[in-house]
Amino acid sequence: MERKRAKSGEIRLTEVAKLAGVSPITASRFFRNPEALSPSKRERVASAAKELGYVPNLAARALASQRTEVIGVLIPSLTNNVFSDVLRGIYDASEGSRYSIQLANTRYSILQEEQLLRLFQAQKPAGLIVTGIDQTAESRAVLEAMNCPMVQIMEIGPDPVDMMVGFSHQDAEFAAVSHLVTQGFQRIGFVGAQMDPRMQRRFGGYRDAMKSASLFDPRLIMTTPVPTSITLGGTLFADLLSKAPDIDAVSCGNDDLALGVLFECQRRQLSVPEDMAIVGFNDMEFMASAVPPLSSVRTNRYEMGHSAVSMVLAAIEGTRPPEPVVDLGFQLMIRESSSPRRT
Amino acid sequence: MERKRAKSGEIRLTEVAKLAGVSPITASRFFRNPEALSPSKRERVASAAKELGYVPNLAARALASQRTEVIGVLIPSLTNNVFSDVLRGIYDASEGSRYSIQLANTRYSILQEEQLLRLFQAQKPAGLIVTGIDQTAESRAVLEAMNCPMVQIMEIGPDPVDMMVGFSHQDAEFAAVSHLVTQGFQRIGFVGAQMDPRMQRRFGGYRDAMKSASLFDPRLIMTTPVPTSITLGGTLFADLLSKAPDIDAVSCGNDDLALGVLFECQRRQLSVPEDMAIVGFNDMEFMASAVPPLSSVRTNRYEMGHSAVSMVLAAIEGTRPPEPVVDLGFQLMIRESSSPRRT
DNA sequence: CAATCCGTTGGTAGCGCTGTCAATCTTTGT
DNA sequence: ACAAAGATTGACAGCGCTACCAACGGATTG
Repeated sequence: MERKRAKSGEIRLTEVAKLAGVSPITASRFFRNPEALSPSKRERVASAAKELGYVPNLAARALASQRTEVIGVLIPSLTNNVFSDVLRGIYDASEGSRYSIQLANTRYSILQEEQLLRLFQAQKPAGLIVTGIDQTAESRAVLEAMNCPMVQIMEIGPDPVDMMVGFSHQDAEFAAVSHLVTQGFQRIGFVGAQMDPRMQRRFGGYRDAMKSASLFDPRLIMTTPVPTSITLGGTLFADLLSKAPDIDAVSCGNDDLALGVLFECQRRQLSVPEDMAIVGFNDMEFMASAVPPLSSVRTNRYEMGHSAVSMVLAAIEGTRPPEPVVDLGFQLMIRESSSPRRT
Repeated sequence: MERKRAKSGEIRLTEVAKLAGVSPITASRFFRNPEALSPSKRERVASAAKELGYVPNLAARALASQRTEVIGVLIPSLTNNVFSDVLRGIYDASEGSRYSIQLANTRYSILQEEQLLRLFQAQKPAGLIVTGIDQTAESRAVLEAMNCPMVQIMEIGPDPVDMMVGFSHQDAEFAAVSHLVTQGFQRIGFVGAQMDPRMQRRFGGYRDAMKSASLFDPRLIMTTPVPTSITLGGTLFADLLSKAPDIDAVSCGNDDLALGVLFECQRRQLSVPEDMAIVGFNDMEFMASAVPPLSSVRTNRYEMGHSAVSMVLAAIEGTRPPEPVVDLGFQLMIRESSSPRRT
């Protein structure tokens, strides 16, 4: 008879309120700020909700309150282990807060990023974490229009959209290569894959360090746009060796490549570091346990994710950091694979 | 004057409809099913939306339509590389569909899982993907009440909540250990970490294989609840060696542990496979490029994620698979690290 | 030529919750 | 004892969108 639409059949707040003998709005408050209720009502609503198995409808809540309790996170890859540490920090920091994480994967595509950003825009997240500082003009416009706290992570640079947590990839790689120079190596190769903006800046650090030591030679460089992997490290190193057989050290754009280089050395009976020094980037867990232990640049990935979320949460509460850009720095981890050259 | 609440200031569908000269409902249809409009109106709504920069309000849509376009995914870890392949499959399969992925991380905690499931319940996802088959009774009750297509991944077993895609960890490990037995190894150790249900079932496969070859000896086993890592593989192997110095092979619960064992062998000048055979589990990318190449059990992780999403999408459209449980199997990848024993 | 069908369009009435303000009941200070 | 301040509670009116039905026009059919 009725032409009204079918109700969902789920328990609603009104039912809970009725059973508890309070008004719907009081029941609503119970779920958002229990302290505001008198103990007796609080008790009654709690037991009514439990008895009925009430689950709040987030869509209705979001529509009525004009906000959500979601923090959007945009990262370029789930396969690259670097991000799993960042994500761990992100999830750990969000733990205990009422915000939940909504993860989206751009696959290193700026178009994908634009699209996902628009999806986030439709969802009105309470905060946003995006990777890198190379958004398209379009993406940046969306970000600026979003009107929620936002942190760019992994890198630092001028002109943050809102806040930033990261470090200078260029400086870090510069330090790594300078270390090799100091150790007495001269023909230092560079191996890089997946030449995303951060890898490119690392390459910039390599180039600057080599140039300032007057050791730069384009034949020492081997890069590819192909996604990084341990196997690829071996392949690139083999290619590099045939192009420049006289190299005495390799600086790798990341640790996976470095491990691949180590394996390739083992395969060719090149001893590390006597015949070939190796330095990686990121200081993944396995670098210290490889044989020989591999030098690397430690980056504070977990902290990066953690503080990005902390900053967003604080900003939601109205507390802004003294400086919008936070530099987490890096540490050179010197191990056997880059021991001084014996002449 | 008015005590009405402030409007959000965003462009609404009504504004778009007005500019396009159509009714709101027609504009609404444009965004959900453009084919239903006549070409002229379609054009008008499209340009109006573009001109105003309209972004649909997903909360309002979800509330009115009683459904969302989100597929929830529950996995136990973002750090364990095994899941990054599964996730790649999941994201790839959802690409192009209008559904987006909402990822949640249980950190191997069944309590966390229950809580996240309740969060999903409040969000009314269109589909759900959960890891493993060991949900608590409580979680299972929530899952069954969710009334959306659902796939349990990573394992197979009787009594799926709805659908399943996976393989038998026990059979796979049984095959790996039987392979070592066939190769002539006798004192085969087992190294395991993070003893989650899947690791435990793999251990079960080891135990059965050893028993059926009459080689089982509890001293050959070294496990820990600590999260897995490459370094840990070395530590556990060292512990195992001191407990059972006569072992001639190790079956590792996963590939990270296997690589750690290889490094520890290199450190101790044990040659692989002459002094010590190694078999891993999962066949990660690096296994083939290690020196020597490491044997492993290939598991179809990407396919698992991919078909889980495909099955959910098909089920949303009303097409159910002929069998609710899909066994993706495994392949033994035999490499140099488990070459036959020379006597 | 009326009857029927299909494709397209619009009107109405919510979806389930919360912001806003007002009303009521306590507590506190003088 | 009385006013002022604070703590609780409730009524009302939407938030922006879509389900549901109805209506309209043109094409097709007997």
